[in-house]
Amino acid sequence: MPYDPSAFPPFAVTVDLVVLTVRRHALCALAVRRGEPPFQGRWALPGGFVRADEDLAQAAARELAEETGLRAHDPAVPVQDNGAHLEQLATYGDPKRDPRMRVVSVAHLALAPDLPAPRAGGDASNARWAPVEELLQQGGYGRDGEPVVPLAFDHAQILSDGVERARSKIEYSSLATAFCPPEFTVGELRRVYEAVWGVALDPRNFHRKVTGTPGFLVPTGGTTTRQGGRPAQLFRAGGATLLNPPMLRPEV
Amino acid sequence: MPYDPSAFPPFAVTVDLVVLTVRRHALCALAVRRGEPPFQGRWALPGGFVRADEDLAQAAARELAEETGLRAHDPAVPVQDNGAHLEQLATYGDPKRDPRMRVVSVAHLALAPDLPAPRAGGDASNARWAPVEELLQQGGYGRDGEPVVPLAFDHAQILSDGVERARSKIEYSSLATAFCPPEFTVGELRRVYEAVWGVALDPRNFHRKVTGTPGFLVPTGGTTTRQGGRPAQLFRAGGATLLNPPMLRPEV
DNA sequence: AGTGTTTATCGTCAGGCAGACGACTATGAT
DNA sequence: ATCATAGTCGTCTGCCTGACGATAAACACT
Repeated sequence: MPYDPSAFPPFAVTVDLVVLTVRRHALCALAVRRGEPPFQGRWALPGGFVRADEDLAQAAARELAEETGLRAHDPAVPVQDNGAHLEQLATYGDPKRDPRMRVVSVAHLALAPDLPAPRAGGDASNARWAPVEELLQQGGYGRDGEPVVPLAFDHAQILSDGVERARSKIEYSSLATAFCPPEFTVGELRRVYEAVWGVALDPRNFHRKVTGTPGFLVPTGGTTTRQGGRPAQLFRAGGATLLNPPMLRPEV
Repeated sequence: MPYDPSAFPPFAVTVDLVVLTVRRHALCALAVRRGEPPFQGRWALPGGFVRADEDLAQAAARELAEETGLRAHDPAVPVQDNGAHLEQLATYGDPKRDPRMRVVSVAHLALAPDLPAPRAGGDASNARWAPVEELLQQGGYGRDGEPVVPLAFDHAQILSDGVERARSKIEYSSLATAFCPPEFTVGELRRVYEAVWGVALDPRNFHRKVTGTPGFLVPTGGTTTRQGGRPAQLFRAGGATLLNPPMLRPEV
């Protein structure tokens, strides 16, 4: 196969972001409203073109910063700053996924603590955190009584894949701590698991499990009562990235 | 961000394949020799351009058929034919990964039984199965005394990621059966795990585990003695894709 | 001050699974 | 016949998990 520069079709390459966070006991994703056709006015995942001199991860980190102000947590830097976790998710390249032209989108998954408020070009009405079930639900009516409009393009598929990745990855990695602030309690971490998996977990067994898994959590010495009740010990994420043995997601 | 068709840089999009098989107790990958610059004469992963009207998975399946004659096993078709398992791996888009132009490569992972002989354009000397440690080793000299030449482009990274994916995925899925012929024995399946993980497994515990995992294996009723020793029961892959509980890879 | 509520944390117990390993079976090779 | 090879069935012990009782330390009432 000789390399004739005119022998291959040109593609547009974009990055799309599945940005997940946990708010009010629910797993939420960042959605932005489209300002132009196609799918004008519909909600979509944030994203944009990859620039000529950019790596894919750089492009994703840039888009993440533009949309949320979050700095991406560089996996090469072991320091746990307040940056978000960012990883490549999958690539979507159906010839008809964008009606205008051939676009290949490299989707990325970002996990962030609750804190940041969305900002899309400074216009808050064009960006929001929405529960993923709401964004993924098909047909019917939302909580506000409005009919549910599906996400633009194939973004429902991308979001679904991102959520599934997050759900499975917190089983065997310490990724759930990416949803937490730098210091957090065991109960806060448990509520992350409960929100992402959509289940209730036994606080006693959960406490035993996470504090007994080497490298998962390191106590900071401090305590907090911000959740009410008895003061809870504060922890930071330990160095371990792979949990052994893994957390077990309850069946069915 | 308005959609100006001239506002984005054009990319070439390719698919690269990590085709793995188990031969002679070793995990092997398909490598092809490059006929043109850059990296002329070096070994590389098979791959090629995505065509204008092709989905990414279609392009990968087409390349796989061209290089090996294997039909891809469509995940939508639950029938277990003798096609290979094929899944998307990751996408590589460093601006400098190809010195000629901006190329984004969507790597795919394929798993195949031992049977097929490589064929790259009918020329056997330009395609071979090589043990992955040999392809990934840096510096030094190979078994033939020749100095080790690394794979072209970033293909060592891609191969490494593909091998890691395979190693982890046979833990919690029935993917290891993709390395086996349609009918196989417990011992043959065990040798797959041993080759992919590079460890020795206890035959008795392995037998208990795989035959006790619901949906993993279904007996065909036949037996074989092709491995020597006492005749072994033959099995086909069961319907289960996710193993619960998973196979456990020995530590360290 | 006492009582209730909330959350955190420690303990106990039974069942299940995994690793280590002994024993037996059924074939082919010498 | 004997050996080598590979497959299959059991046993035992330790660890982990799920279910759940009990205690601890805060706050909000009254």
